Amino acid sequence: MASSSGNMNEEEGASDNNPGDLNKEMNPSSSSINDGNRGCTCKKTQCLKLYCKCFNSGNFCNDSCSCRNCLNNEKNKDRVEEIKKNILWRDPEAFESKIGARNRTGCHCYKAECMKNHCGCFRNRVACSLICLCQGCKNKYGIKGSSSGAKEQEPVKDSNSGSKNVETMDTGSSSQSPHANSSTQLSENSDAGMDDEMGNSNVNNIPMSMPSNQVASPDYDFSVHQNHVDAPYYDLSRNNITEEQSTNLFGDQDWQGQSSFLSSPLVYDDNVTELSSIPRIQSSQQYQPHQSHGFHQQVEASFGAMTLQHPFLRSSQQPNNGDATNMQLLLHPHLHGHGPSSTIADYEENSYHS
DNA sequence: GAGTTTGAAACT
DNA sequence: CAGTTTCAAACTC
Repeated sequence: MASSSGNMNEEEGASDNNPGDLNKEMNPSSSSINDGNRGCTCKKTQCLKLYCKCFNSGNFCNDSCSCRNCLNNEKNKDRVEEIKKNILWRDPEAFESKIGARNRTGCHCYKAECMKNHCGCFRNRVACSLICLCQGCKNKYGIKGSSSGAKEQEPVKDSNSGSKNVETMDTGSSSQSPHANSSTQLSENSDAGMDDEMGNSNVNNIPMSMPSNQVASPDYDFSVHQNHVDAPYYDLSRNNITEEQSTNLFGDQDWQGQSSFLSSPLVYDDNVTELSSIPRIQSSQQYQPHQSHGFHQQVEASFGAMTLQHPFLRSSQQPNNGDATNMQLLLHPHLHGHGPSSTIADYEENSYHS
């Protein structure tokens, strides 16, 4: 992008790049989490920090951005990648999409009552959970600490997505919405999520009747927090995951063993209105294990020993140009054991299957 | 469009 | 790691 300063080593700030000059076509959907197609408006960070919604979401800035001195563009790709790498080193989940999954750390709202878009949970239309530190939570998608989860599932009005609204993820299967279903099941078992004496996580409480093409959101720590079961399920079909893949990755064994989840970064993305814009699984990639904070620790805490016996399927949103083939799935190694990294191939070769 | 509010990211 | 500062999005007027 940045037309002007072609040299990414140029001192940032020196340039007066207009992101719009670059990447206009690069990534038509490089919008933020949910604000339609508006780009970022960064002024000080050169769009190289997570403050920048484009950068944050793994996209280059584009024509719709009104940022200044932007370096988050194709032209500075190497630099962007380097910075990303650094950020990922600090926090491997940093670029994990916040779409379709609440912020990893939950929200911390103390004024907006989780009823405004300031709230990451509200913005992403998910219930607040016990990991949220919000005060006076009134999140209409579900307040934290609520045993019944979402207060109400009133249709989300979304001017952008229309019928592609996330609500379509719902099983729709009559009264058997995943929400109600899981909620019911777990509420009947107050020990949900607690490891039993065998060290097995009590995740079998996951409703096994859930549609085969759906999988619970990984960021929902339903094994610990009952209200999390109100999380919508990911709809694998929306990610072009074949049934076969789905079976491989999320077969019954996994459901019961609780090893793998799919983290879909786009499932709640209002901007995704066409299948073609949904990334496909293309390849696997090694990923450096980490010990830092983040989801893995939650998972470890949630599923205890079981988690450690299996790889963990994650996804990583790559900068893309609208081409739906850039998605890569990462099989994260669990925190301990099984070597440094895993790939989908490893997984499919069955190394981790039961 | 300017100014304010808000909460997350970054920093100390 | 808790507290503070910085930042940009969301919001209000």
